[in-house]
Amino acid sequence: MDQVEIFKALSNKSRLEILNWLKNPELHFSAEHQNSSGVCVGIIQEKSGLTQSTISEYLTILKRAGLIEATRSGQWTYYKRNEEAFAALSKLIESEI
Amino acid sequence: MDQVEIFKALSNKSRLEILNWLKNPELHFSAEHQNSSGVCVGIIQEKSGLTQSTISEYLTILKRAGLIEATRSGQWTYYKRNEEAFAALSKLIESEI
DNA sequence: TTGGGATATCGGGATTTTCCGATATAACTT
DNA sequence: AAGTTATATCGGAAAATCCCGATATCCCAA
Repeated sequence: MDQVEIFKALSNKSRLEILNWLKNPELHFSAEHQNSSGVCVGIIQEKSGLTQSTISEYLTILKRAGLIEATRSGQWTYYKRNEEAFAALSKLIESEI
Repeated sequence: MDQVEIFKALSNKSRLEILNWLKNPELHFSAEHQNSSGVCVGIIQEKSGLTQSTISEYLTILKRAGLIEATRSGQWTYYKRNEEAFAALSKLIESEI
């Protein structure tokens, strides 16, 4: 758990927005673009207004920080939050940092 | 409470180290360089190994993010943690982000 | 087996961050 | 008033980040 890497991943308005969308995917994305593994990249990109390459990079940053997980299924990659990571981060800030 | 500003402030190893020292100042600094208002800049600088200007800047960044508070006393500025900010951040991550 | 769709990676210009030395300011001392 | 000490601010070189367009890869369908 690299603290600096996590905080850097969170230091961006667009990435915070993505995390917020992924908190309640059914509220923000149509059912056809999500499943139990998460939400596909394309629909996140479309909602964000940023380019495909940027969103792909941002998802990679969030994933490397451990905040989200990826599942490949056919030509799609589905991303969802890793809630354990957020719980751990909350505890870390509460008692360690 | 600007989330991005807070996470940026936390996205640096030296600043995290300072926050850690300020969590238990009596453990990390001699009594003569601290009081109830916190720890003075010079002793933080000395311990960090960074230059005076850098530490002053870093303390300003942490202060602008609301994570620490400054108290001027004579020619010294004492800095201490704002624990309410950390508690609020922990809750924010636990339930909002 | 080839074409198209979804995602990842590459290369880069613009901006921000990192950390420094030099300088300014403010308060204390003599 | 002049010198000293503590801290803040300024200017800048190097590195990192932001976000893009172009290209590569991977998978499916015809």
